[in-house]
Amino acid sequence: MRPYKHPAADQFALERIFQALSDPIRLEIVRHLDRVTEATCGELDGGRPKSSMSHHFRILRDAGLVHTRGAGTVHQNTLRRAELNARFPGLLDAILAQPAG
Amino acid sequence: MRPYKHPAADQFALERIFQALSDPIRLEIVRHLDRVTEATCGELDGGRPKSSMSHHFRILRDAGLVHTRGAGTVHQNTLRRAELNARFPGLLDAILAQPAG
DNA sequence: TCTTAAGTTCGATAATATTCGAACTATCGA
DNA sequence: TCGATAGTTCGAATATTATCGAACTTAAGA
Repeated sequence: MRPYKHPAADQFALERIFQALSDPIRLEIVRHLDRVTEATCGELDGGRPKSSMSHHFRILRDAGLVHTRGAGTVHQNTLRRAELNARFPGLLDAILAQPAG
Repeated sequence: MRPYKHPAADQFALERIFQALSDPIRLEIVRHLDRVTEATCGELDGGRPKSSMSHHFRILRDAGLVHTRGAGTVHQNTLRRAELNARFPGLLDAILAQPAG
């Protein structure tokens, strides 16, 4: 399992983050990760095919929202909370304060 | 000039807002409106065709970000600051705190 | 009333994104 | 070493968005 490419915090772009969050599936993933400290891709697929989920996770990674770490045969995902808060103070809180509707 | 349809604050959807802000032109419009209290469409076109700009303004309106008011032969646009702050506290500040890059 | 200016609406075309099956890689356990 | 499991990558089909010219509408001013 080769390591994922995660952008450095100073390469985060607001537009890319918004683009990532404009999809309901991805927004739901982010909300879920906010509640659970970490989760595997499989825990978050909602019955969707793995290739679709892999696509969504890649977009979340590329935007800098999510960090994925291989742990054995599983991949653990976490929100990049600290870096996001440092780079865009208040943004994550404003997003996650919302109920899931 | 028939009145525009602006969504009520309780109909704002985070995903729609993100989708609206994921385009660099629209993000720039919002940033500009943050600085100038109000502006016409023409002031913000950056040389682009009117039909393209009209499209972008409609998306910003539909998302609830921008209010457009006909004033004579011109259309004045404003950020829906108060309503956005009430509905998504901190979101607008977090976005606009960012430098334009 | 004629003209001009500001936007909108309507197509059509081009560019992006999403979805998902199939084949592939890596890791664990038996 | 042989599955089995978790995800990735590829490719193709579909759907959504963006762009822009042309025709239209409204309001203001000469």
